[in-house]
Amino acid sequence: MTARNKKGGGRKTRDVTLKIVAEHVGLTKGTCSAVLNKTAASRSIPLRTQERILAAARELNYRPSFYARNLGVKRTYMIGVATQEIGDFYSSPIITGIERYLRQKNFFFLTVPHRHDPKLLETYSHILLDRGVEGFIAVDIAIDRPLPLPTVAIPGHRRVKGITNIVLDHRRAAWLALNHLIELGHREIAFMKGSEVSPDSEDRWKAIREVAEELGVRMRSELIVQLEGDDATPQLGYPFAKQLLSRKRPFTALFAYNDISAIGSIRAIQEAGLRVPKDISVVGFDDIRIAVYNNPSLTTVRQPLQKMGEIAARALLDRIEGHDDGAPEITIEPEFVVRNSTDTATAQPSAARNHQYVAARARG
Amino acid sequence: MTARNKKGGGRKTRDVTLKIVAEHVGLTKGTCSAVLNKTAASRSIPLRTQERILAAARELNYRPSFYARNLGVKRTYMIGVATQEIGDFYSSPIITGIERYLRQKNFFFLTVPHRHDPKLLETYSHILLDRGVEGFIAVDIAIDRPLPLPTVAIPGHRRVKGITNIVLDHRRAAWLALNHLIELGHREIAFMKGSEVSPDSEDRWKAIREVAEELGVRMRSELIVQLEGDDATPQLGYPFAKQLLSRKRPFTALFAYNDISAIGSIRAIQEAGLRVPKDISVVGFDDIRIAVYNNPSLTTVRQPLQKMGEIAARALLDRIEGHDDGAPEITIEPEFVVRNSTDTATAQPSAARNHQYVAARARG
DNA sequence: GTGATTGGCTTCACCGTTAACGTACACGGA
DNA sequence: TCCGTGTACGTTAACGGTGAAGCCAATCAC
Repeated sequence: MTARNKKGGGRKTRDVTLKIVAEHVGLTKGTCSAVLNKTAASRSIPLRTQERILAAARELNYRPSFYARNLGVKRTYMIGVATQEIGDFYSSPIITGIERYLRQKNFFFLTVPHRHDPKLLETYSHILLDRGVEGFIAVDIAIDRPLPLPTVAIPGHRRVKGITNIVLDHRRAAWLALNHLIELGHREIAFMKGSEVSPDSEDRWKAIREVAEELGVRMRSELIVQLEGDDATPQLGYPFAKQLLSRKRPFTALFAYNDISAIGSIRAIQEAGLRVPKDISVVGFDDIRIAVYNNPSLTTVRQPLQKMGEIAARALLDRIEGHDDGAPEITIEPEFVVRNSTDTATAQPSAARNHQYVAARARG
Repeated sequence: MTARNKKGGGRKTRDVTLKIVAEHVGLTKGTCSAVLNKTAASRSIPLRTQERILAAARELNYRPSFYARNLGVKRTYMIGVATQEIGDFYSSPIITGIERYLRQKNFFFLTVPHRHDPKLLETYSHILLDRGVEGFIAVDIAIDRPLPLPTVAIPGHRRVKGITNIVLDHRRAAWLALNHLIELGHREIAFMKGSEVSPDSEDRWKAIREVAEELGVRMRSELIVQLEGDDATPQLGYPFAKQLLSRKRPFTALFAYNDISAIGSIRAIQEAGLRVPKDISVVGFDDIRIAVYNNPSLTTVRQPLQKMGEIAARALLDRIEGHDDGAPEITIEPEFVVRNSTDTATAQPSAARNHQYVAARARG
C-alpha cells in the first residue's frame, strides 16, 4: 500500500489525462471531451479543430480513465452474472454464450457465485451494484422480488416485474423423453424430481406428470424420488438412486432430473449389479458437455445452453438500451438426443439384485 | 440509453452523496470523508463531531460511490483472473479456491476467458487494466513478458520478472504414476505428451522422461503421441488415442496427459474393442471433479487445484499489499489417487483388435 | 434597430479522497 | 509587547472525466 502507491502500483504510469491533451491544443477539457466522444455539441466545432484534438490524443496515446468517466456518464457497459459456482456444468456453457454475445456488442460482464445462498447472493449483488452493472443475468436461482435493474433469469418461472424469464418448453421436453421410453417398451419408469433449490423443478415435474397421464404412463410413488441439496456434481443423484433401488420395486427405466444426477444414478445402478442400459435405461436432461463422454453416453433432453446464454444476453441488452421493454418470457425448444444409456425394455423389470447374486452371475 | 438514463437506469436512485451528509452536519466533505474513513487526520477531530457525522451517514443511509472513490484512492481491491474458458474443468476448481480466499480478504475478482488466443487475452487484459485491477492470475497460459502488475501464473514455468509461478512437483508426479504402473507389472507403457498451448507440457514431459529412465521404463517412440489443440473436453485425447492404437504396437498401460485426455482415450480404447483396465490401464492427471465419476473411475495424479487457487490468491495479495516482493516460485506436491482405471498387467500386451474379432468375441 | 439564432468555445458542478493549507487560541521566552 | 511555537479543528483545491449552461461575437430576420 505504501511502496506500490508511489511506484506505479495501480494505474499510475498511464498519466496522459484529458487536461494534458487540452493544454496541448490550447483548449479546455470540456471541448476535447465533446470532440473525443463525438457529442451532439461537437458538431458546432470546426473540423480543423476537431482534427487537432484527435491528433493530439492519438499522439499522446491518451486513454480516458474508466473511473473518472463513469462519474459523468453513469454507463459502465457491464452486466453482472450470478451462477451457482463459476463454472459448474450447467452454467459454464451459458456463460460462454453470454460472453460471445457481449463481446461482439462491446459489453463486459462480472461473474459471481451464489451457491444457492441468499446471503451470498445479497453480498455479491451489492458489489455488482456498486460496480455499476447495468443489468443482471441470474442463472439457476429463483428471484422472488424485483431488482433495481433489468434482469434476465435462466431458467425463470415466477412472473416478477422487470424480470425476463428464459424458460424451456417442458411439456415438449417431457413428451420427447417419455415417448422415447415408451417406444422402447418401458412401462415401469422411475422418476427423479428436482431439488427445491432448482428453479426448474416445479415446472418440469408438472409437465412430466401431465404428459405421463396423456401417454398413459403410470407414475408409482415407490418409483419417485426427490433430490435434495445443491451439489453440482454427480453426487447429487447417487444417494437418491440408491434409495430408489433399495425400495425393491422393479423398474426398467429412470428419467433423471438432469445429466449430473443421471451420471450419479448410473454409478449407483451399476454398483447394485445392474447394467445400463441392458437392465435399466437412463434418460438425463440438459446435455451438459460431458454427457456424450459418459460411459454409457447419455440419452438426454438437450437444452441449448450456450444459445440460451446468448439469448439472455441479447434480451438484457435490448432492455438496457431501451429497444424493448422486455418480453416477460422467452421459450426455448428442447431437442432429444439418443445415445447409449437407453435401450429396449427387458421382459422382466429388474429390481436391485443383491451383491452375492451379482457375484455369482459374474462368475457364471 | 435515453429513457433509462433518466429513470434510474444506472445508479441514480442512490442519491445520498458525501456533500449531502456534510451539509446535514454543517461541515465540509473533506472532514466527513476523513471521519468516515477513520483517517489518521481524523484523530484531531473531537469525538462528538465524529459521532454526529457517523450518525448522519447512518441516518441518510450514505453509501459512497465506488467510482468517485477511486479518483482518490487508486485502489479497487480487485484482481483479474484469466482462464481458458470460464468454467473449464481445469480452472473451475482453481477459480473456486481464488474466490474463497479473496472473499475472506474483501477482495473481488473479474474473470475473463483467453482461449489460448493471444489477441483475446490482449483485449481482455486491457479491459481489466482499465477497470483498475491490482493484479493478475493467469491460469493455463504461458506469459512470456512482464506485465505492468503483480502476476501469478498457474501453472508457471518461465522465469519472468514480476511473475510468481505456481508449479507442481512434476518429478514426484511422474514417479508416483510410473511407480504405480510398474508395481502393477506394466512394461509396455504408452505416453501422451501435452499440447503446445499447455504450459505444463514441457516440464511434465521432461520429468516423465527422467523418471522413466531412473525406473528403467522403456519409452518407445511408437508408443508416444503428442496432443494438439486446446480442446477442453475429452475430445482432446480421443483422436490421439485412436492414432496410438492404430500403430499396432501393443501396450498394457497409457499415461495420459491429463484427465480429460484420459477420458477421451478410454472411449477410444473401448471403441477399439479393448477393456479398461483389463486390457489397458489408464492413468490420468489433475483429478478434475468428474474423474471419480468416470466409468471406470480414473486413477490419476492429483493436483490440489482448489488449494492452488487459494495459494495463488494469497501470493498475489501478499505482493499487492507489499508484505512480500514475491517468491518467484511456489511448489505444490501432488498426490496419487488409485481408482478403477488401472489394474495388473495382462500377460500378453494388447494391441487393438479389429472389429470383426471383437464382434466374434462378444458373441462367443 | 431590435431580437433571435448560430458558431465556437468556456465554465462550473459533480463524485470521494487527500495533501496542503488556514485560523483561532494558548503558552512561553526576550 | 512582540514573536514564535504548538495544537485543536477544521477548510480548500486538485484529481479526471462529462454535460449542461453560459457567454461573446457575428449573422440573419423582420
